This record gives sequence, C-alpha cells and structure tokens, in this order.
Amino acid sequence: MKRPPKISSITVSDVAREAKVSKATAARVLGGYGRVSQAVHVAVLEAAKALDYRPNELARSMTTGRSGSIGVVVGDIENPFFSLAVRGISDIARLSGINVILANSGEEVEAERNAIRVLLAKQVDGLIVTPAQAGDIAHLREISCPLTLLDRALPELDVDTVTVDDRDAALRATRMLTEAGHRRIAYVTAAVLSGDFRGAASRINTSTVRERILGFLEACREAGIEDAERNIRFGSRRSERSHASLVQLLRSADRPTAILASDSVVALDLFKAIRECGLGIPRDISLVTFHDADWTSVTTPPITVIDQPVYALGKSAAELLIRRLKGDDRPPERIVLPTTIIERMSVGGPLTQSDDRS
Amino acid sequence: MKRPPKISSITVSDVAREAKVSKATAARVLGGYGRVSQAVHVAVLEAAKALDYRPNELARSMTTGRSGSIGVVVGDIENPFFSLAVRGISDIARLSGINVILANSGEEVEAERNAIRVLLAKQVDGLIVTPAQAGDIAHLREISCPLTLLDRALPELDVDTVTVDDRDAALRATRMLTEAGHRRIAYVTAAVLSGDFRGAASRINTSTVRERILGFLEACREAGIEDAERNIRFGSRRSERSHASLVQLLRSADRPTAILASDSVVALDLFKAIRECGLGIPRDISLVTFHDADWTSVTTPPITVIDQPVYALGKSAAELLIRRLKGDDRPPERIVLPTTIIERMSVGGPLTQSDDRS
DNA sequence: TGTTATCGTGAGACCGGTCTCAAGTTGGCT
DNA sequence: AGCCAACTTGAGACCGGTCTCACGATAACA
Repeated sequence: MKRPPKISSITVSDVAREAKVSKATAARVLGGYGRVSQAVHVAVLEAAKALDYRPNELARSMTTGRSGSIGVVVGDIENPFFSLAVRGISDIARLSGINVILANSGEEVEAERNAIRVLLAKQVDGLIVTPAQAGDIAHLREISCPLTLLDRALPELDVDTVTVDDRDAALRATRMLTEAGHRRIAYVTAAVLSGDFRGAASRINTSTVRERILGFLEACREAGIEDAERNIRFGSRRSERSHASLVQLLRSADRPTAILASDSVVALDLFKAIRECGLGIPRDISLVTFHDADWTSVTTPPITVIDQPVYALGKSAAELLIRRLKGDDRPPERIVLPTTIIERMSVGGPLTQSDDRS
Repeated sequence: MKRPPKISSITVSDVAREAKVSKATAARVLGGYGRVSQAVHVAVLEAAKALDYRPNELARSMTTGRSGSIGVVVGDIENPFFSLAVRGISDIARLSGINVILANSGEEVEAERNAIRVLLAKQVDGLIVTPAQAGDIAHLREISCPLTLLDRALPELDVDTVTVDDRDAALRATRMLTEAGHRRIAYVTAAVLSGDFRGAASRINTSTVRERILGFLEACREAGIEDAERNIRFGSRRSERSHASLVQLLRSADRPTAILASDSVVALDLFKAIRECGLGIPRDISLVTFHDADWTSVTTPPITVIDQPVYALGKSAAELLIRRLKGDDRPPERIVLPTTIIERMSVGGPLTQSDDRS
C-alpha cells in the first residue's frame, strides 16, 4: 500500500469469500491446522487455486512468533572456508524448510553487532555466528534466541558450539615440522591481537586462534625450541601492507625454515610471497596450512594441509541450532570435529646452512 | 506466544505507557515519522531506553509492505564465482540497510522455483536470480517484485540484467588459441543440454552458455576449423562420472590440443585430469578458463584466464535492483561488463605430430 | 428417545507496528 | 478581542494471518 501501489494480493479473506465460508475456516485449511470437513476443504483449495492465493509468511510469523529463518553472521563469504560452511548450513536449513539470512561482519565487531541487531529485529528464530572478536561479546550475551557458535568457541559464553580440534591439529602439524628437523618455525595468522602477545596466550580468547597457538607452542616446547612465541605473526590480512610484511619476514636473516599458516587465504599470500622471494618449497622453506583449499592440491609442489571438515562444521552447527528451535533444552553442547593432515609435498628438512642463527 | 513461552518483548504500547503518551505518539517517535514536540520526543526515547525497546521489523513490514530484504538465488555459493558475487551484492545491500536472504538452487529449476516461492512468501522486496535453466522460466515471469538477472541473461525475459561480454570473451580466448596454431580445440562446460546439440546453438537460451559457444564457434570459423561443434562438451559437473569423461577426452586419439573451460571448477577438474594423464601444459595441451580463480595464478604453469569482474557483477546487480526498489521505472537495463584476458603460461603451440588426425 | 460427547463452523480478538482523521492547543494577524 | 492556520496529540482502523471461544448439528450412548 502507501507509496508503492502494491499489487493487491489475495488474502485468506478473499479466498473465504470465494469459497463462501468464513475467514476462520478458510484460514484453517490454508494454514493446515484445526479440523475441517472434506467438502469445505476442497472448496477452499479450489478457491485458493482459482484466485492464485499465496500466503504471506510475514503475517504468519507475526502471530506465531516464528519467522522460519535463521541468521548467519560470518566474517567473509568470499573466503572459501566460510562459503563452504554456509553451504553446509543452508543445505541443512532447507531440509527443515528454514531459510538463511546472511550477513558479513568483515571480521569487525561493530558490523557484527549491527548485523545481529538487524537480524534479531527481523525476528530470526536462531543465529549462527562466527564471532569476530572474543573480547567483545556483550552483544552475544544479550541475544534472546538460540545461538550457535561456528568454528570459534567462546570460553565465557556457554552455548552450542561447533569447532575443530584446533589445538591438536596445530600440535600435529607443528610436530611434523619439528620432526623434519625445523627449529625456526613461524605461525602466521590473520587474527589481530591488541597489545603485546608475549606470554599472554591465555589472554587470547578467540578459541581458534588461542588453541592453535597453544598447540603450536606445545610442539615447539616438546622439541626444545625456545622463545617460539616470537615467531607468531598476527594480522596478516590480505592487503598490500601485510604482504609486504610477509616478504620482509621471508627476507630476514633468520627467516623461518618452516611456516604454519592459519588459513588458506593467508597461505596463498604466503605462497606467492615465497615465490616472489625466489625461495623454493620445500627446499628453502616448508609450508603447511589449515584448510584444504582448492589451490593447495594443484600447486607445484602441492601443499600439505590440515583438512578441516568445513562443510560438516556448518552442517553440525545448523543441526544443533535447529534442534534447539524444536525445543530441545539439553545443556549447551560443544562439538569438536576431528581434522586430518593431508601430507603432500610442501614439507622437507631445513637446509643445513640455514641452521646457524644470528 | 503459543508453544515457545516467548520472552514477552517490549512493544510501542509499553513504551507509550511508560512515557505517558498515546501509542500513536510513541510510534511516531520510535518509527521516525510524523511530527512530535521536542519534550515528548525525548520522553519517549528515554522510556524506550529504560525498557530496552527493540522494534519488531516483521510488524513494521506487515503494514508498510516493505520487508527490507532481498532474495538472492544462486547455483551454488560454494563456487567461488558465486560467493564473490554474493559478496558484491551484500556489500551494496548493506549500504542501503537491506539484508540478503540467500538460497541455493543447486542449478536445478525445481529447487529454484521453490526458493523463489518461499522468498516471495517472505515478502522480499526484490530478487536477484541466476537462472538455472533458460528453458523453464514461467516461475520467473510470475514474479511480482523487481527482479534482476545475474550473470545469465534471458532473451525472453525483459528485466534488468547484468552479464559479462561472454561472446566476445570466448571469441578472444579462442582466437588466442587458433593464432597459436591450434586446430583441435575443445570447449568444456558444466551446463547441461537436453537433446542433441549439433547446429542448434540458437536453441540454447541460457545466454552465458550460448554466447560463449557462439564466440567459440566464430573464432573457429575464422580459423577455418570445420565441425568445431563436435568439440563442445556439456555436463562436466564435479563428479566421478564427469571426471572420467574428461580423462577419456584427454586419452582419445584425436584429443584436443587446447581447451577452453567455462568456469574455474571445471577447469580445476580438467587441470587435475590433464596431470593424471601425464600430459604437460602447455607442451601437450593448452588451457584457458573463464574466471580468475585463486588457484589459477599459483599452478605451474599458471593458467591464462578470462578475468570476469565478478564482484562488480554482484555489485551492479544489487545497485540496479535497489534503484528499482526506490521507484525507478526506466525500461529494463541490460548491463554488459567487460572482461579482460590475463595471459599467463598455459597457452602454447600444438605439437606438430599431434596435427595428424585419424 | 433423551442426554452427552464430538465435530464443524463462524465471530472476533490479537500480534506489533503504521497511518488517517479529528479534536485540542497555541500563536499570529486583523 | 476574534478568527483562522499550524501544530501536537489521541483514538482507532488496518495489514494478513492465527487462534480462542461459543454455538449448532450430528453421532454415540444409555
């Protein structure tokens, strides 16, 4: 109505009139509730067909309080990790006749907060969120509908959560590197950390990041590598600046002989930087990354990866959430999915000469 | 209400009572319409803050007829092409305070039809669709809200459309191949064609597929290549079966000496198949693909690609749609975005010996 | 055959907003 | 002082569904 002339749509009342029954009766058959006689049932259906009636879900949601849609807030759908997870979520949602409203946070809390507010105003029945920052979660606490955390756990927020065994994965991957003889191993992540990191592993409360670092450090400790923390690189977002910092890392005198990357987009950047510096994989430097992205299997050499069950991650999150929507009130569950390492050709031993450090 | 106890939410009436004004007045300030005195304005705002009022967008949409969201139906978000386009769409949508409801069609008309029905019932203000099948578009015709076609034009449907210059792109890419001396060039696409194709290019009405084939054939004709149509391969979806068929193509006696792939996932599969067959790029076979996917730049050799402005594709589609939502009633526009060919190392001349055909 | 469940149906309230309309206030102008 | 315009406010209809409740009719039971 109002400004847009609005193509007068057919309502239950119209159908009721056409079928010569009351609005209540027509609504019963159209809405599929209550009981109606067979005769009236077909009459209403015919009237509906004749008029080409289409239910207004909004009006329905209005009274039922259920909107039939869930909100999904991810960092960036462009990242294959998220798009695959979203695929998992929407496949499951569709099975339950639920649709997905997507929002990008760009990994920024402010955008995330805003997205959640809007989604909530839209009366989504539930939310799946990949929290951008673990320090700032007041807005997540306030959420009044079922919430499921995807990929990143929040120790202080006891809700359904699906993650992978990040710590163990990082441990195994790093161990693979130390066992190959590496001593100068870097861990490169896109996550940003405010303030100084040294010795503050416990301060990082984005589970994904913290757990991986913990695993990384544990493997280093096992191998007797000291001061491994100084080889952790934060903030390697896809940008000019971060690429430059990567190149700088690779050109430094005591450059690492092996690198563990936290996700495939950082790894791709790293791969390019390594080439740019004229270094060979795995001759000069070994590379392992989280996420079995497309490209990792077709490079020369192909990259050894930590294969996360990304689709399953999304699938499980959706299943958990939908179970809640159906009234399940078991205590919050924290599902940890196992990862496997796919060994390809990007790991080798360090060159002897690179073992003398400054 | 009803089954879920529903945490009684704060409504305008509650705020009105708290502020000691009428519901209408409270609604005016909360809804930001009409005129209210300064004093009452602050009073209502304070009451709202005190009660932590959050508007119910559903109710608002109910009366305004506008839902503030658009529906996006793509083939598969998992495909980087689509996820990037969706990124473009949602970035633009967010600027206008519109959110995106995402649906996957899996490239199947039935799912697409269903998704559109649901989206329409949810009262989306507009739709952006990448039609799965051009033959079956009755459901698109019936759409009663603004519709924008993404990446694929439909000759018989005169609505806003954003595509790339597929024909010219295919022409240029193929020409690059013929100029390098190739005579046996294959075009491999994931699209399915019902029935026999030969000589029926005009029968294909998915613009993307048709235009590209037309460009491909034109370049072949220019080069005096006869019966180029027999080298068009349809239905190369990511699956066991289609992979096998690719391998078969590569092992045949008169295997092509160059291939143009219609999208990056087909190309990736092709790349792997080529390796599997022990063939070298570009020594034994040249490869060019649509879409500058991540992986194409890091393989050895890197792949020459037709770079489509995918993000811009989504962006433009969203802009066009939103313009419509704002009341623009210019005749439907068909935007064709230019592509560029990024020459890398995957194109070479055919081996002499492979020129004798059986 | 009378009484009581059971069933089918209609009337109308309700969800939480928007918006029209009329009434009440205030102020400016003659 | 008197009148009209402009502004502020409240009452209530409305959007398109769902759902409660009451009533009449039919069926089952004694």
